[in-house]
Amino acid sequence: MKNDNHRVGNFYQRVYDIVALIPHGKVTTYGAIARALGTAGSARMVGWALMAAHSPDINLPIYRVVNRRGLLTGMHHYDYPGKMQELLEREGIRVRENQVQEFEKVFWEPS
DNA sequence: ACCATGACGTTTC
DNA sequence: CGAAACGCCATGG
Repeated sequence: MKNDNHRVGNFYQRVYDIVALIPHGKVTTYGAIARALGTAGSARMVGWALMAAHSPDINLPIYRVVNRRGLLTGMHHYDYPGKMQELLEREGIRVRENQVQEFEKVFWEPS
């Protein structure tokens, strides 16, 4: 049975759930989410799941998810480059050169 | 089942 | 934190 509740398939759903829990004005990293999922080494899968989350039915603050350095690595996957930065700055997050400033302060861990 | 890809991370230089 | 290499795990062909 695939409903092991902690295996493939639910991976996407788990990522969506955590992303939806990100507070306003805060950001998190792929590694942090992966760790919360129990698969610390699958940080890449987190990004993969976010890319799959482009479905219009899923409204998640994906822009609040950046890489470990605070770089907006996913901005290229939006309608246009800068969209992600725009959304982040709108929440009070300062972004400079595609990088989140004071990343440690706005960082939120899904623990 | 094997190989290639990917919005990453850690280690090493 | 510059760049490069390895690891990592899930998805698709």
